[in-house]
Amino acid sequence: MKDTEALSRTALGVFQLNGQFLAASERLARPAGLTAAWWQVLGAVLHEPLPVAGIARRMGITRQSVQRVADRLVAEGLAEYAPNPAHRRAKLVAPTAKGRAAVDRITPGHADLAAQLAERLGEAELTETVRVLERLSEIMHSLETVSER
Amino acid sequence: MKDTEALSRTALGVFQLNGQFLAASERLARPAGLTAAWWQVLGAVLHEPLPVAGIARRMGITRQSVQRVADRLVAEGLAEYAPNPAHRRAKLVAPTAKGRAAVDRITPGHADLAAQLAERLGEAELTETVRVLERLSEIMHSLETVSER
DNA sequence: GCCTCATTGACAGTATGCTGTCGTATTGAC
DNA sequence: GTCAATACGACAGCATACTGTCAATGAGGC
Repeated sequence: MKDTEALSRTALGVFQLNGQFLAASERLARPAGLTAAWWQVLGAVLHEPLPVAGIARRMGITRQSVQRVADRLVAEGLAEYAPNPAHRRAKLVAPTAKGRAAVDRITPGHADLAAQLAERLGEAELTETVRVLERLSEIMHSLETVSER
Repeated sequence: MKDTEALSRTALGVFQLNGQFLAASERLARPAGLTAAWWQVLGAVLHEPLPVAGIARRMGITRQSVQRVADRLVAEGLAEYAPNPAHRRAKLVAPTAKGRAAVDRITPGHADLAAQLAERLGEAELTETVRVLERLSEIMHSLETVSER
């Protein structure tokens, strides 16, 4: 396979998978009154409240995107801004009881999907998939930083 | 690894990669005056003109998204609508000379990136990556159609 | 302690994708 | 040949991501 063809097919596969996982996440989250993005942000602060910029770093997207979702979550009563002892401006995003309850309602469906995926792929291939994705992401990150300089 | 963890890491990896490949595509396309989406649509009709709905099917996204990009491409003189002998309404999207030239200007950068990726990953791992991505997408597609019914 | 610089949130603007609805063209069953 | 179902484009509205800019906050060098 030529390198350019490999890159094209890799990118195409990633774009396609992005759409598929996004759609799957929306399907899982909708019954709980969440969107995929809301779920993801809430999930990021379930165990420890984080400032908006911190969430963004962890998710690998921009602060601004997270900010809009966080504001929306607070407006819907699913999360709240808590004072940050370490930084007066950077308030901490923390889930409310309602927010936790919403996430909890998604968990069974999430487990179902995970089980189906594991069944179709098999244990070894599933592990291999995770490995390949994380390795590729690592490489892409290193290529980005190279071309930035 | 628990199945739910594998699914979460898989989805996270896919979302992250989507951002990375999108950013890489934008970087490649920008000097040629294209965006990633414009490049992708133009690329789809380089060898054979297609109606908007046909492009959408091939790319795995909705007609509406492609329609907006196609209208924009025509407005910019990068593509044109040609009569479709088989369907009066569904005009064919075809690249103009300017559109072809723009895509041609991206090709070297694309090849460079492909070479870098191949160098970092190695031939075997690159092939494996393509295989894993396409297999995963196939599985996700089969799961979607199952849960639709 | 002071000043510079990075971090952070706020606000504005844009691109891309989605859903939903409508009217028209084409296709297929009969 | 007729009519219902499907495919297609047009238009509207929304969610998510991005970039760019600004002011406020905090951290570190001096």
